[in-house]
Amino acid sequence: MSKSDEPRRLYQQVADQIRGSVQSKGLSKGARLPSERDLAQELGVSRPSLREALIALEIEGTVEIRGGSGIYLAAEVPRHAEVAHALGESPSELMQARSMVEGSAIILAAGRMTDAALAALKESLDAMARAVDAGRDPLAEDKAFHLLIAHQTGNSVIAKIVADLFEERHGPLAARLQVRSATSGTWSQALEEHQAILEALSQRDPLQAQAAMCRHLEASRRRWLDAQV
Amino acid sequence: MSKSDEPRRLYQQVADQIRGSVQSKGLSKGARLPSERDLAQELGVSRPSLREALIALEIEGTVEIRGGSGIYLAAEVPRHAEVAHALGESPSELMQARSMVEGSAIILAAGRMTDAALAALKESLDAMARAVDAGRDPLAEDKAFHLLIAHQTGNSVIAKIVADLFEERHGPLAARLQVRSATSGTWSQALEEHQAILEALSQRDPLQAQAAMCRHLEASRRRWLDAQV
DNA sequence: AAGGTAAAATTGGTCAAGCCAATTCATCAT
DNA sequence: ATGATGAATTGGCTTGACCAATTTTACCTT
Repeated sequence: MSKSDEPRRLYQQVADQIRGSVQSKGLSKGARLPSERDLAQELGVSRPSLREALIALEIEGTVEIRGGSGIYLAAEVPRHAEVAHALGESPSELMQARSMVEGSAIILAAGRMTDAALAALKESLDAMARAVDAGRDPLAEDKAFHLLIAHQTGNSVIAKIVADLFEERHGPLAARLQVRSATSGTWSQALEEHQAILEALSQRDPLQAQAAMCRHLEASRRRWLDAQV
Repeated sequence: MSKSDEPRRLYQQVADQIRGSVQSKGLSKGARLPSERDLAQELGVSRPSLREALIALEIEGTVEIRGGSGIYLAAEVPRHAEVAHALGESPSELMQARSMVEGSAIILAAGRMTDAALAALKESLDAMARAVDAGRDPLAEDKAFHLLIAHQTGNSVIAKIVADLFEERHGPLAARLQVRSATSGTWSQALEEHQAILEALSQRDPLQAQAAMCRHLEASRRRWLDAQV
């Protein structure tokens, strides 16, 4: 689910416009928006539709509606860079989710890391290095590395989440954006980051491992996004 | 405890009724609800109002609306593999995963929590209290609470993970063991834990919120396991 | 009888106009 | 000034209608 739906529901579009408008006009917390009637006319939609958008924004926590009084901004609206996300997934969201999940998982894993598991990770890393050298796309090896760590949590549910999130990158979500630069340069950089992760895990240092993992995923996100125009 | 409030917005009441009705009738995932027109008449409200309730339920993840077709209980694609069920997946693992994911998510959410979002959470909590008082199983309200928090991260991927993990509890894994754990006693305890979470969120205290969430999920796990002897 | 296609019925999507109730605000009497 | 009062404003909700997508039905072709 969730790709570029052409005709999104009207209330979502309207909610988007309101978010954008609010942000571009630099309205701050507590500011009062125009009345429902005015907003509806301004955005060129009917009042019921405008109303549906407001309910969405209210649930979302962007807006507060006081009956008989008016519509007020709840608090700071400025989301970082993801203005265009609304209800749709985005690569940034995906990578943020991975960072959160894998960043937590690796802490668990670090505490349970066995020598055998470390050896397996090392082997996986070597395989990835060979793939890069051979000019092959080390995607499978990349996945294996992340899954091995996830499995070390000893929790199959977590492992499944990590696997699903990894797959998501190749699902319908990014299908259209898949202009990826599979240059050996980006892969060798990813390889180095994996090495840093393994290093931290070898020392059974959970925090350092987490930091390394998050750095890796962040860099990965950047590589992914920069690859497309 | 029946501290009901005075004038709740209509769409919230309607959403409540739908949640309750759906659950008391034992409708399962993917089930199709009556048409908007029928539902509206059945509940004694106008179609626009019914519509607003549906939007709330849609955002909440309870319902999926397919234009021209109908209103369906959110089924969602069963991900890639239910296979993980067979091997070693246990309630403990599930709850550990939830603790990890939701424990991280709530930190994100705490930093973005608006007054309106807090109000929505409060509303959800009240709805849950009413359900408990009425002797109904407040499962839908429980889910709504967790999803609202997840939604507050602003990351739809994270929201989806939380929703999936929540649903997992009712998969084939625990289907037959779910008999006795639904006493009003255990639910009112869960309610208190939710209250603690909301309290921490009100104070925008990420760490305390995380602690409260993890305590809740841990207690939830214990209740779940103890119920099936 | 089987299959496919077009029309009809169903359903969500949206709009228009209006009435009610709560809130706000200007006005006026004190 | 001050406080009460009534008009304007604003959200809350309803009725009724039309459009577009989907689903179902009926009919025609093979």
